[in-house]
Amino acid sequence: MGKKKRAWRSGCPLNASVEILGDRWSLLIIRDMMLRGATTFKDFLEGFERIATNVLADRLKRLEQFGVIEKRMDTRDGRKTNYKLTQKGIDLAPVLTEMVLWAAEHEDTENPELVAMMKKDRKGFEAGIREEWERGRGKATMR
Amino acid sequence: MGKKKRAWRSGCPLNASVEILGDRWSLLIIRDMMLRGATTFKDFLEGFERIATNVLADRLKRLEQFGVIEKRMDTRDGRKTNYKLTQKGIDLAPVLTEMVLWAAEHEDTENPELVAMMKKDRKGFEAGIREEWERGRGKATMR
DNA sequence: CAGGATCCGTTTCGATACTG
DNA sequence: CAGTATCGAAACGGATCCTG
Repeated sequence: MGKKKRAWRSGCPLNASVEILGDRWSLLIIRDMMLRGATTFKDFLEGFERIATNVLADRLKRLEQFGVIEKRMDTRDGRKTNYKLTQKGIDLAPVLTEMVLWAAEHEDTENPELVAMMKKDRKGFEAGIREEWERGRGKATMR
Repeated sequence: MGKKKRAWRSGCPLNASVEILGDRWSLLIIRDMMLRGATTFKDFLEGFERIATNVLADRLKRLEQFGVIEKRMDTRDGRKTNYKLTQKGIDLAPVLTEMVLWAAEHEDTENPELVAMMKKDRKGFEAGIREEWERGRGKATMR
């Protein structure tokens, strides 16, 4: 079938971001990796209010294709797969921070501790995420 | 606990942002208002690669309901309606900037002048947007 | 003509059942 | 555990039509 690709990426660089992140789940997946250290399919399923398994599988595949995350088989347990943020993925931390701060300013939101931490020491907060990521396997629950 | 069908807004404040902005068009509409001074239905139609009119109408309605934009009738020309960013809307400028910079860093993007300007003087860039917006408040058209 | 609303075929989503 | 398969529901895109 003729798959006519739309010219999403033309014009402003924002288009690329929207193409990659412009849906209901992608950013939430990335958030769960950054803040909760989610790495497995099951982690994500439990983290959300029921994302459908097929949609999750599709989003993970997409994010991998875009180079935002990478997939690795667990060397010990073949049943487990580990999803990890790439450099490109971890670089989304500032985007996430801005979105959270915006929502906190203008919407009724939960988790005021997280927001307070971001506001108080934003750079430190982002540095912490990056550090955690560099340690690789860290499963710290920052939430 | 009474679990709603989709508790989008529970948990991290990011959920609210994703609910409001997590689709293919909303952020692009906001970008066109910020960067191009788009205010009319027609402006948006021309700005994109053919967004369907029903989808555009729906997104404008949604954004208005969320308080991100507001709709006003043109006092001079009754045929025209003007869409303007609210304070809440203009406060999205940092989110936009981060997304553009992220894409510029990791994707092939166009409009390097814009990116360069953002990088060089980010705060100034955002201040310029805000200033433009304040000048446009109350006026019928911005350009 | 500007700003939509309506109809309609196509695509994607969401929920659940099922499988390696 | 980590996904597919399936199917009805919702959203999308395009064209057209309507209204002031």
